[in-house]
Amino acid sequence: MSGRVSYARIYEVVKSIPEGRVATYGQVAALADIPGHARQVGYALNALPDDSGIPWQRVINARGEISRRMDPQYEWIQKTLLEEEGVEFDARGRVPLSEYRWQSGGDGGADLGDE
DNA sequence: GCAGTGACTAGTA
DNA sequence: ATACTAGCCACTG
Repeated sequence: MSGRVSYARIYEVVKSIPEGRVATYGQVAALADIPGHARQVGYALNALPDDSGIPWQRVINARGEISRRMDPQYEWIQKTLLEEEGVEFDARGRVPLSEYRWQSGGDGGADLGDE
């Protein structure tokens, strides 16, 4: 593969994000078995074609807002797509991570009850 | 192999 | 609360 990081693994994690939920780059990286490589996650999504079927719009930065891309128009696209899924933005145009942050695992949330 | 770049994050002022 | 800095590491030329 082109790089050491398995892009497929990143895409798998992003695809597993349930609708109406969002995850941070750092969270996706950790779930992709590459903790700390949040930047690489964004890079992988950048190489992702629009028709890949990957819900890249569900990935946002740790602040809960949409990261700036080369083309600012994508900001609006991502925001619209999330709203279509039921994600609500606050007056600041940010997503309340405490409410929409995806809890990995579906593990039944054994202990993620809290935050 | 070096330099520049970037859809990040955490820390500091 | 915002603004700036440094660290991070993989991809491209």
